[in-house]
Amino acid sequence: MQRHLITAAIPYINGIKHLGNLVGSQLPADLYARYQRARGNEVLFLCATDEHGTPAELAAAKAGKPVAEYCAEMHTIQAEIAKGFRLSFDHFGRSSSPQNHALTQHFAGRLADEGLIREVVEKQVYSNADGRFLPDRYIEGTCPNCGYDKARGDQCENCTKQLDPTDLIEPRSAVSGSTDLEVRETKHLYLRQSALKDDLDAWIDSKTDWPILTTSIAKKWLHDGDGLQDRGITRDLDWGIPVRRGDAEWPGMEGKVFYVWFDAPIEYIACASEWADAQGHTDWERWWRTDKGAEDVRYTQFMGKDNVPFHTLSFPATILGSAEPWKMVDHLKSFNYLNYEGGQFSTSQGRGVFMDQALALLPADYWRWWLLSNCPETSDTEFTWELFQQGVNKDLADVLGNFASRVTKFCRSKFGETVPDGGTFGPQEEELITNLDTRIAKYSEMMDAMEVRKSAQELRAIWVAGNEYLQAAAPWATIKEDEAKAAMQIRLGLNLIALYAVLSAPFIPDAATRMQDAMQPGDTDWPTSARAALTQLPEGHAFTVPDNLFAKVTDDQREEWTAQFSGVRE
RNA sequence: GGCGCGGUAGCUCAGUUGGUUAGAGCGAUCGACUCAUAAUCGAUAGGUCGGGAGUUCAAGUCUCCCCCACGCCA
Repeated sequence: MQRHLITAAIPYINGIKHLGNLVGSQLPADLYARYQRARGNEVLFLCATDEHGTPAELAAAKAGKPVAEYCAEMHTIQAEIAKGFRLSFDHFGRSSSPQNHALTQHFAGRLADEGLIREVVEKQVYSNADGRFLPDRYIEGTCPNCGYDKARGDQCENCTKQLDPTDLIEPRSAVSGSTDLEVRETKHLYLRQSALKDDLDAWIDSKTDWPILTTSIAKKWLHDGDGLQDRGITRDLDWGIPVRRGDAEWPGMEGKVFYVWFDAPIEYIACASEWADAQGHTDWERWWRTDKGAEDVRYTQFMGKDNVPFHTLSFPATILGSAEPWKMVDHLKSFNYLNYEGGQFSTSQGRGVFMDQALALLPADYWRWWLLSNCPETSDTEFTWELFQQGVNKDLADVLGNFASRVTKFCRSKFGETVPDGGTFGPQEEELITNLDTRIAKYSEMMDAMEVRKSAQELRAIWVAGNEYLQAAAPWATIKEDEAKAAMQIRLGLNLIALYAVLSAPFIPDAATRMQDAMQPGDTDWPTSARAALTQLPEGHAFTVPDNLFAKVTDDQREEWTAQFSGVRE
């Protein structure tokens, strides 16, 4: 039995994510987790909310709530939506957890002990009215280059010129609009990533099976310009993990917190600790410490391409730098972007379909199937309502749903709601078995390789194989000449439904459950032989005719939704 | 501006280290069937693989230039 540690990129707390975010990490991670569990492997599938940082503080302020309260509420909302999409996390944690506080402080202490932390005194803009330091992008003013009056302190959106906050003419706080700003000196900790560059480089080089997208991004950051730069890991904020050196105070760093990018990936580890606590045991290091049982763990991360630098460089730098035997990622599956009706999905602009909205329209399976079977694996891909409608109607309603419907209803009308007996397999059935054995092997191979779209293609082909068989066998014609043969044919059809339930479960778990409820198979293990799978329902076994598994998306719905989601949210 | 990923049938996408007549699904057209959610099954049509030059016996696949779209620039 293999052991799989699987993490999906942790979503930021300040709002509900859109379908592009979902398909880029959580959904394919869930597909893989469900598949590995179905294969009988041990799986720990973790995700969490990323809760620290200025955007969270500002979102809380906008909502008129204390930031801790705001984060707690948003975490609950995101957890509910995750459940709605049937994301089968073993634990959905929080980067603000006590476990992550302790672990983040531990890592910082270790890095300092290894000589990989340096202290830097730098100048930052302080807003007296807001009573806080302002990150560069929260300072607005007039661009000295083009005169645009809403340029941000890091860059002018109008002329794209890189800026320093002190370049701005008439700078003001983007938080309060106050112009009562001053430049203050403040001390911060920097992680000496540059010292780890060669180690990281060698580590990336050893990952020959990673997607090109992943390694090319990592290599670019390692070698571009002056190479990998040291990064600040602390901030002058209230909301975050207090800077401590392990268990000890960090002199001179009082009142400061770790920067969100530093503590967020550590939550992948802390989340396992949270999971163990929630399970009532302490046995989580066997997933994360190679000296404590994680030697045989295979660790896979899922994320969108924008997250690749953090997962290939920043987080590994933290782990390598600690000089402790933490588990490093084995495979990193990254995704491109999903576009929406010719443009981008955008959280900030409220463009596209958000996770809560999607679930209000249709059950999770519709979204899971379409998004996974069209996921942006090798290039950006396009979501349009027309493509969505065509895809789910054809694949789910017509090919799979209708198959279950025609088989069960035909059986009910001719033989009743029990598996009919009589007849034996002939050439057509043998051909189907051979075909299915090949296709199931291919499907499993693609799932093992995390080839999401190709897996979906194979699964669909397996569904189609059932219709092909039925069309050729034509039990509705056979029954007029040879009732026993028709019984055998439809018995095979009923077994196919039970087989489809098992094979389809990673993609469409709810429909799979309904197929199983209808067929009541004794065995729901992953099939090793099509012949065994297609003879498992005993003759005389009772079943029920399920309601249609999938209703079609109508043209009226499509038009309504296209219009409803043409603008921006809120 | 620099860098990165792409530009393959009407649409969405596959095309391994260059090698026989470039593939899939959808959509379209025609046919078969009538058990089923007017579903299914079969067949057909559709591409000078963004443009140009080059390397090679052979290029969607390598090199160079150009055009277009998208992304990143700590």
